[in-house]
Amino acid sequence: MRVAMAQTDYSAVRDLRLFAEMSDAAFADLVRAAYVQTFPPQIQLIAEGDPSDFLHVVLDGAVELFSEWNRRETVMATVRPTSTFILAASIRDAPYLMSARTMEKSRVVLLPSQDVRAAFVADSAFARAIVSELAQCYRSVVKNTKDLKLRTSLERLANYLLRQQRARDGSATFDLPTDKRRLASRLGMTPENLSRAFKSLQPYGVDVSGGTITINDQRDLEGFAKPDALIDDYTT
Amino acid sequence: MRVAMAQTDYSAVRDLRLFAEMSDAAFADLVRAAYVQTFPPQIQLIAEGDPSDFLHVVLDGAVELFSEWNRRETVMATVRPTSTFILAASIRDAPYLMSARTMEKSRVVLLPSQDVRAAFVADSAFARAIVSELAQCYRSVVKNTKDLKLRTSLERLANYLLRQQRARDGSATFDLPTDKRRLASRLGMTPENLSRAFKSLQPYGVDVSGGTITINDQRDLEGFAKPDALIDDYTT
DNA sequence: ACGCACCCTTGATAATTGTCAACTGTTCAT
DNA sequence: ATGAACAGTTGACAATTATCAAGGGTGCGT
Repeated sequence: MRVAMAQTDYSAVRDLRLFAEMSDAAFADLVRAAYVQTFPPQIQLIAEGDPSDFLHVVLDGAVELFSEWNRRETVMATVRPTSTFILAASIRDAPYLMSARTMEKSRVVLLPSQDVRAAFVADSAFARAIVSELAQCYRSVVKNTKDLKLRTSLERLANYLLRQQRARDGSATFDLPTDKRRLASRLGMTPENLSRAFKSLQPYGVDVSGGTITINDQRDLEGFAKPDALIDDYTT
Repeated sequence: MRVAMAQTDYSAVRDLRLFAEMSDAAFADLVRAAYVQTFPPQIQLIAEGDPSDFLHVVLDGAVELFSEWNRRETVMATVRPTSTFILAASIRDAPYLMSARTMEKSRVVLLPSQDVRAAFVADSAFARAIVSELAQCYRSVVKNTKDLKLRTSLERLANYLLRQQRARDGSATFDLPTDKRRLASRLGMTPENLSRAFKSLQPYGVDVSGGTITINDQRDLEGFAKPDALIDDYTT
C-alpha cells in the first residue's frame, strides 16, 4: 500500500548542498522516518537542554535560535529556507545548546538524528558534506565572536547593514529581514540602544524609515564600518 | 636508507581521539609529509587571512589563538597539549580566521592540509572522528558566545574560575594557567577591569594572590556565578 | 646591588551600554 | 470607529566597561 502514503516531496531537501551528493538509496533511508510539519508563528520547536532527537530543515518561513541564562535571553541566529539547524547536536547525540521558535508560519522537516548518524556512516558523500557544513558553521560562529569582541555595538550595526545590503545585491535601499527587537538581540544590544545606534549612523548617510534602510553614502559608511572579509564574508 | 631519517615519534599524535581510530596505513600516509618543529616563546605561527596549509597539533607548550581588527586584538582561545587547531580551515581549504602564537617554548606537528583532506576521504574512521571533533569545536564556540552575550564580565570571570577549579578536580586552591592580561582578553575585558573584577569577587570568598586563586566558599561563589552545563560544561 | 622592563594594580575620568518610564504610532480585534 | 496591545522611540539616569595616567612590585641582566 505504499502508493497511499509518504508522497511527501523532499526535493527541496535533496537540493541542499548537505544532501545533494548522497546516493538515492541513502537519501531514501534518511527520509523514510522523516516527516514534514507546518507550525504557526511563535511556536517553540525545541528547548535548549533537550536531547537532540531530530535534525531540522526549514523549508518555508523562518526560525529563530535563541538561548537563555538567568532570566536573560539572546538571539543567536535566524534560520531561513532552505537550511538545517542543530546539526552539531544531532551528530554528537548531545543536548541542544539553543532553543528554536518559529518567527512566522513555517514548514519544517524533521529527520531522526539516529538516521542522520546512520546515513553518515553509510554514505561517504554525505559524510563529506556534513564535515564541510559543520566546518562552515564553526567558522560562522568564530566570525560572530570576533564581531562581538572586537567591535562596539555601533560598528556591529554598521557592518550588519553592509552585509545585508550585499546579500541584496548591493541596492542602496532594502528592508530589514526582521523586526528591530530581534535585530538588537542578535547584535548583542538592547532595543533602545539600537534605536540610538541608527540615529548615530545618520551622519554616515544611513536613513531609516520603519524597517526600510537606505544607504546614501556607501563609501562613508564603509569608512566607518571597516568591513573585513574575515568577519563579514559569510561565504568563505 | 630509511633508517637514517624520519624516526620522529608520532605516538602522541596517534593517541589523540581524532587519529586513534585511523588505519595504520592511512595514518602513515598522513604523517609522511608531516614534520615536528620546536618554537621559542612569542613566535607567531600563523596569521589570520593566510591560506591554511597545515593542520597543527600542539605536543608541548601552549599556543594562543587571537584575532585582530582595526588595531584591536582579542584572545580567542588557548591550545594546550595534546590537541589540534585550525581544523575547520584545513578541512574547507579556507583562509585562517585566527592567528596563532606560542605562549611558551612549544613543540608543534604540522600536517599538510591536503593530506588531511585526502585522509578524510580515504579513511572513514578518520572522517567520523573529524566530524565529532568539529561538532565539539562548534559547540564550544556557541557556548562561548552564550557566555559573552548573556553574562557580565564579572559573571564570566566567576564562571571561569569555577570551570578552572573543576578542571583541577575541585581543589579550593589552584593557579591560573595564564597571565592576567591574556585572561582578561579571553574573557572579553581589559586588564584593569579584570583586576577590579577579582576584587569584586572577594565578598564571595575568592582570594587572589598573584596567579594563585583560592575559593573559600564554593556555595557562595556558585550562588553568584550560576554555572550552567549548557555554557560551562565543555565535555558535552 | 642596581637599574630597567614589565605586569599588575589603583585612581580618576570618560565612553559605552543598560534600565526605567513615558510617549508615539500602528495594528487589529471588537 | 474605538481602544487594547505592542513595537519603536526618546529622555533621564544608572551601571558597566574602557581609557589614561601613575605607582608598586617582581624578575632579570649587567
